[in-house]
Amino acid sequence: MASIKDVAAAAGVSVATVSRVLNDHPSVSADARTRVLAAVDVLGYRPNAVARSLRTDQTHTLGLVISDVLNPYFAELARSVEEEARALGYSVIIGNADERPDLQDHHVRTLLDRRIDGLLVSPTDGGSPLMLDAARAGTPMVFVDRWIPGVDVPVVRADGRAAIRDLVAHLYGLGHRRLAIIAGPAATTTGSERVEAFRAAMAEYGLPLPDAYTGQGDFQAESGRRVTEGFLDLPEPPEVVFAADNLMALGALDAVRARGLRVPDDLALAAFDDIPWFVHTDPPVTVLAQPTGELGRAAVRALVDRIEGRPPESVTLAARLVVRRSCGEPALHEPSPATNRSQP
Amino acid sequence: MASIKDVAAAAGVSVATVSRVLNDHPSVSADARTRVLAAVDVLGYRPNAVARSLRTDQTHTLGLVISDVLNPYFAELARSVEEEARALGYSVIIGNADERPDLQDHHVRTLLDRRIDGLLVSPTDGGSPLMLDAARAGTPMVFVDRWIPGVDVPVVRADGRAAIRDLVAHLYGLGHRRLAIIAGPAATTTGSERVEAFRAAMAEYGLPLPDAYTGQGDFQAESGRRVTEGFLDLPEPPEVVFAADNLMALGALDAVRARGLRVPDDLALAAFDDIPWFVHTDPPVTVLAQPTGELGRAAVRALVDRIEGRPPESVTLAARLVVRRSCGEPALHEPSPATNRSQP
DNA sequence: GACATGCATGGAATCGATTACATCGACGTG
DNA sequence: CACGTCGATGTAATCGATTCCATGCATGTC
Repeated sequence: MASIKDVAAAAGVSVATVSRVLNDHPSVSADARTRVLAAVDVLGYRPNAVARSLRTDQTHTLGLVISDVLNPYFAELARSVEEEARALGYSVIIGNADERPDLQDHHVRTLLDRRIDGLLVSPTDGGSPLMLDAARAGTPMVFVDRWIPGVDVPVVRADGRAAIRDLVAHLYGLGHRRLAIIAGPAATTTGSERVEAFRAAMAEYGLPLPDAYTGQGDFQAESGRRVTEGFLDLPEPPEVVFAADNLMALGALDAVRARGLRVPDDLALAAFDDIPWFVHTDPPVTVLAQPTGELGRAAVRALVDRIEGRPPESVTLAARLVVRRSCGEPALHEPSPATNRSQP
Repeated sequence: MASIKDVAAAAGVSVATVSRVLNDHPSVSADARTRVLAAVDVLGYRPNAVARSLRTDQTHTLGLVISDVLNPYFAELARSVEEEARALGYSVIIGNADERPDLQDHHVRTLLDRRIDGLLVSPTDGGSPLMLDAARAGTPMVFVDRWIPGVDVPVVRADGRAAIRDLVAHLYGLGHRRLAIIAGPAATTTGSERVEAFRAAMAEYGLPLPDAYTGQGDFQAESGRRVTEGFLDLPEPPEVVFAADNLMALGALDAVRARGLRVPDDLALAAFDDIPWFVHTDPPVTVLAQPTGELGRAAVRALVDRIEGRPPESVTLAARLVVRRSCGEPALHEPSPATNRSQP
């Protein structure tokens, strides 16, 4: 592969001049510029990003460590992140943690070794020493979706509290009183927060959330299945299950179907995260939708601000309730922006 | 960030010795090794992968350019690729082309600039000059899922012909005679091959595939919707629609639902690619499932063989028919490995 | 005891870029 | 006409690693 030396030789100039042409340095004669560009063209020369990065100490690359690519929510997040980063002149390297702290660490380490300019993380756990050290050492970092409390890193996320209150109001309005939740890992903020918000909203209606009705999942479909089976085995099963992410909702759907039961007649279902498939499930699933694309874009902007020396901003956007048919009330048709909040 | 020089100074040795310790070179005294490792530990030193790559001309990184991350099929492919690559000591940088040739080129260019060791591509088109040049110039490359005919690059893919024959047999057995297809872009092999195989299989049953029954899609949901609407507007609409990928099937489902019609009563549906959601759509969708994970792993193995100087092998795996309820015959329960092939 | 052998180690070149500094010629000004 | 200024260019240092080569020392052999 041709190097800058080959170009210099072909154009009859020094490597410095070639570099100047390539970086639009002003003081290069028109003649030299022409000859260099011609040589670049003839040789099919492309600058070696590795060498350039070593010298400039910038890679123009962001790392993105997500919890699970197979989760359509994170796939969409990844897509929007890459899109915005590209618009700002950065590339993105994605690390998929599969909800495993060890894999998350592996990717963080690899990304740091590559000297990425900044890191976008959706932590799968309370924070490994590695990540905390990196943050403390000054690696530009932004948390997205999930975060780690007590760490001085900007957070870009959706606040589900209001939407969860809307959901509980909706369920209460439909006559449901026994509500259960399939929670995510307690170590994740989205895992614990959603339970808390759910419990608080239920309290507003004088409803308890017994331990038997809070199942522990791990954001994967299998755990949704397992927890739902547990619910169905109870002497008095819940009337509604709220899954804290879309994959656990899928698992819940599996469990209900496997018993020959029906949603919502035997068990109603609602989920966090909206994805295109939920419109076509049997029945269509009532969800709390996050502004996923906007989340990804805002996270990239915050991170690039930080990298380029501007003060980064934490951003919190609102999730919103999208009523479909899985909780009992038939929605007339899509889209249904039903978000009527009624206090008790 | 500490460099190898800092480690050398802290350990009281030269950088050469530090490098030897780090690379398990045999001739290093136990004493020196201990001191170096201690210094590494104290300083929290991590080798700079950028510098290492520049010197060794290896990045231990593979590029993967896929057509669309939002497509669960490709998300799963990406995941299995990363998994196998990690097992073999490589990292993966994913480029998402969103089915756009210009984006594909952007990512190929960026990956080559980074001097990745090899490239895994699922081309969105007939092949840009950039990619063809790279292949000709000797960049280790392997095509996965889709490929470009006439280019000397190993291909790892699923052969859908047999499964498509099974599908047509299944449809014929259910009494369907008017079969339509939503094809992918003709520039992609998976786009054109699936149509050809479908046409050929129908011919075995003496069924024609009129132009009016071959819709042109682009592997995105919206095109599936548009084409399906066209089918439904025909004086004599088809009885079955076969979508060449899962997203177009989703679009078809949308179109049917929007008209207040039902699958399979008003229009039966089958799709290429199996994804977990298809079990829970209304109705569950009959599909041709690819061994996606195995595809990704085989592609990585072929590419790494090529990179490390072993002869790479093209691999073709079989897709298989998974019968569910979207074509009319109720499957008893999952899993249903119904693959009975009956010749006419 | 002289010399070959081999291990441990350090010095320095190298990868491919960027960039500070030096140089040189042309030009404008007093 | 002498000198300062400025634009264009080249030389060389530098980034952080790897690795060739030379050196020094200990050991073994005759």
